Amino acid sequence: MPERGRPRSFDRTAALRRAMEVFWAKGYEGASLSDLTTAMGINSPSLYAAFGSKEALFLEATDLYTRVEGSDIWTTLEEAPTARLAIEGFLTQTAKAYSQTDRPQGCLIALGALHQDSSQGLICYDLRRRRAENHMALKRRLERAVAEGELPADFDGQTAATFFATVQHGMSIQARDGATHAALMATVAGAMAAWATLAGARA
Amino acid sequence: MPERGRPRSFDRTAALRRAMEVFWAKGYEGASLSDLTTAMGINSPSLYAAFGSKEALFLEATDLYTRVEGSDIWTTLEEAPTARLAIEGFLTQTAKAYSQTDRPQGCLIALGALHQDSSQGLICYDLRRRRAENHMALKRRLERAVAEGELPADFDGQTAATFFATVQHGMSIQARDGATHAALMATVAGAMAAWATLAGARA
DNA sequence: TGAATTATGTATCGATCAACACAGAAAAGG
DNA sequence: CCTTTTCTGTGTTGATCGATACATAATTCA
Repeated sequence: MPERGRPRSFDRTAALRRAMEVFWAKGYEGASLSDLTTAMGINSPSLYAAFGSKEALFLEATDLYTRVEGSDIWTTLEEAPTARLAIEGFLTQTAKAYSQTDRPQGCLIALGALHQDSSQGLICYDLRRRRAENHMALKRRLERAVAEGELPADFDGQTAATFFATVQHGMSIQARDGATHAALMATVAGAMAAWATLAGARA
Repeated sequence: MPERGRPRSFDRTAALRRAMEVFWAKGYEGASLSDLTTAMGINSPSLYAAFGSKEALFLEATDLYTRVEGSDIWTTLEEAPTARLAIEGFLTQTAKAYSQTDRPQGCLIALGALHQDSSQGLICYDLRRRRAENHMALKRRLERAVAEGELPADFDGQTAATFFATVQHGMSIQARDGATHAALMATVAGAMAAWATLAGARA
């Protein structure tokens, strides 16, 4: 491997984590190079040498976010024994994660770049792709429960997945408005109140 | 009134509407003075003379948005004969408004400035206040139904209002992702599926 | 040791940001 | 008419944006 030349004097992963927090708090456009380099403790040439560009840094940061911060939420969805517990756990984990006070509130994937800036469509596209993946994960989990006979055959997994994904997105905005964990759990309660109707629906 | 001096050569209200559309599509930070003056058909000195600053222009634009674009949604909420129809109409009008293809998707109030930029806390604060007002309007409508005996006395208007407001916020992000009217209505169906449980809940 | 390679710090690039100075133009009051 | 008032277009302000040039420092390879 390329171990020649002067070694890097900072921890690349730690710096990436700091960048992730800045993007998380301020969004892609709102995070300036000055914000980033200050938080990362490096100068801009080091940032560009290590990550390439602000765009590439953001893409790496969102990848780290997905792996680290989103892990609990999505493993809960997959591993819960029933579809109902999967959705309830998914939403409960979301409420917990979004209301942590030692980090930015809400979700980087949901809030990072909502306005498609003309020049930087790539960032917007990448976040959309990630949101679409999350929607598909919900749909797959629900349709698995249909296939296993846990849910009725006419259960509309697409509609339900859209509904629960939308609730989660709304919780990001709610969290940004300073909602407490209890307030987020009120939304979870509302969403789960739909379960009985959705799971028992007949065509 | 001050009718002395050279008269304004552009329609102030029409220009404000153009500015609203730019802010709606790009957000507060994403909308540059160049974007605004181009869309409004004026030069920056005229903008500053007529509106004061970018901040003041945004505040006027959100006010116009609330009065014009939000009107249908909130009058439906107030005037529907039952609480259930009020919520259903509120969400249905939202789905219709957010998926119009001849204007930006989603809601200016929800998406206009989610990242609290250090210098411009005023914009963020104003949008938050408007979102809080919307939440209170929902809560008031539901509690009115409780007072009128339409809903059970132990109906939790606060929780339900939080839930439906959050669903609406999520629909803004969903709409920004290109969701069709039908997809938004799937979310409405999910949210209304919660109604039976919420309205019939016993402590 | 010396050549090659890579990272760092300083200093800066052109572009764009929000905002405004200034002079000329268009109206009303006298 | 002339003065006052207000608006418009040109041009520009200092600040900040993302991104680099360049010289130097620190390491490996020969």
